[in-house]
Amino acid sequence: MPTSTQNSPEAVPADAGASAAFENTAPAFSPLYQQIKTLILRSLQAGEWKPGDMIPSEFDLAARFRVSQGTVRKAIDALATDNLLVRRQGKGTFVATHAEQHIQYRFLRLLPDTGSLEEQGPAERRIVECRRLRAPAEVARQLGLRTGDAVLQVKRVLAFSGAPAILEELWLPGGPFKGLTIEALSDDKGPMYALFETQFGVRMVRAVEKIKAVSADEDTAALLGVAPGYPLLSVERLAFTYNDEPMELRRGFYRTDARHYRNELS
Amino acid sequence: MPTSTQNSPEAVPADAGASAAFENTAPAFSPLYQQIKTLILRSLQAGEWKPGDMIPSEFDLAARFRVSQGTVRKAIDALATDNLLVRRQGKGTFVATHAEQHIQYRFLRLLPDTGSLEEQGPAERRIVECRRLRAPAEVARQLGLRTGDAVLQVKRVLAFSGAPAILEELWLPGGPFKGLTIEALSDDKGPMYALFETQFGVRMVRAVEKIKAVSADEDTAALLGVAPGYPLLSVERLAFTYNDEPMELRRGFYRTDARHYRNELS
DNA sequence: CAGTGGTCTAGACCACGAG
DNA sequence: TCGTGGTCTAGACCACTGG
Repeated sequence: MPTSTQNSPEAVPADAGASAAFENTAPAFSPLYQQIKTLILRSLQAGEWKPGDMIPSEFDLAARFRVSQGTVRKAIDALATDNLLVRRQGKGTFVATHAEQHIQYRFLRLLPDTGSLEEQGPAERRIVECRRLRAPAEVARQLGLRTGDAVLQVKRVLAFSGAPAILEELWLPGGPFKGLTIEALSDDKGPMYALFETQFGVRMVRAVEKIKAVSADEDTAALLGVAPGYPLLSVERLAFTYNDEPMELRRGFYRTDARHYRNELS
Repeated sequence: MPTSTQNSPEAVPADAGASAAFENTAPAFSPLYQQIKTLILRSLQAGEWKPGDMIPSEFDLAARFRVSQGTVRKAIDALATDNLLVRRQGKGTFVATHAEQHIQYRFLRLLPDTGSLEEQGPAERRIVECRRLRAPAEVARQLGLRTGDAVLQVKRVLAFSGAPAILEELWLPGGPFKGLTIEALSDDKGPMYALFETQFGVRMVRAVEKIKAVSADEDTAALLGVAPGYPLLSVERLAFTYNDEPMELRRGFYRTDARHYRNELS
């Protein structure tokens, strides 16, 4: 039945026997592997497998979805290029995670002008502020909330070898991040996104950044150790979980005297 | 024989009969589809098929390389995700091109803050300068030339609806671009990379950008219609042809008052 | 050694585009 | 109607990892 030509989207049963009613009007054709991809995605969202876990083998999934191994493979391939899964030959396929993934700061594109990331050493983090407040209109709009909904605001400075490099301000929806405290943030080692995963079950999947050049205002200048008016990179990031649900709005000011934002185009 | 397990890299004959000496030491294993990908890439570099051309069908290539259609397919898939080929169902597979590709400015990430690209209208281009000179050390280094080698320098301003937005300065290696004149550049409609393709057979394949925030100096400020000291995005782009050969160094200053540099992370 | 992902094949059939 | 790319299958074998 999966062999059927009349594939209506989402017609593949996850587990049960075979009997998907034929749609006589099937304008939207969706390939099987796409449907399988969606089903796997659902399991990921539902938390059936947690970040870092190994998912069932291709053959197991093929049996479960009643399709061939090759079809499951195409679905997993797609999820792997989306960075949701990671394949490891000889071991298995794993749910991607921000933790234990040696590349710290997966979304940070700021690199030292000279020298490597390693010799730069780890970032020193200082939380400047962390409070609960009602979402301003613009923040609410971008996070898909209503104006006045509860949000968390976090402000912090990142420094390398004692030299401040980034000042950033985050807004997080109050619901999913209920219970996040300044202590948890301060005590934490490792990427913030890793903490979001382990403590709140929120996994960031992709993000969009809008970059501008701005002049430092007085407060920002003071925190970054530059003169007011100093040119800074303004990086506004909206990060999404599964299903393109916005989960974090972040506005960063980057010093770019000894560092640059690197981007690859193709 | 392509079925052989003892695949030594590059061992697949393009056309001739079968007789690849078995390497008894074969530490580097390269899958067949990778080798096919390399062979297709060579044909692209050699100009066997020009930008915009349709390449032979998957079955034809499979016959030519003595492998199955599925293997050719994987090779083409890889080249397509690298943006070197474009598949069009029902028509064929084509060599990617910067021309006739409705997205003008494939590498330009500057978008209007409000409204769409369409309502912004086409960019107005004004060549400020175009001259031949000896490469400064830094330019030579990045382009893989020797200091003092001939390079072309072009300086131009891009404006939208009469408002200047970008000032950029380009360096091109003198050899491949012999004969490029200010007239050709000024007369040209369409993306500069399209002109490079059609007139010089140089196709840009990927690029790396380094972005910083800077203050406008007097000259730059005047050309962009802002006050000196105004914060600008400095975008340094190194663009590559096939084989990761650097072919263009470009330094742009972007006004970001009504526009932003957009980047997608995943 | 067994179990996992990775490669390759051969063949069937579908969707799309153009004559 | 034909030729192209797109999907799906079934099965064989290889490469890597770990017990």
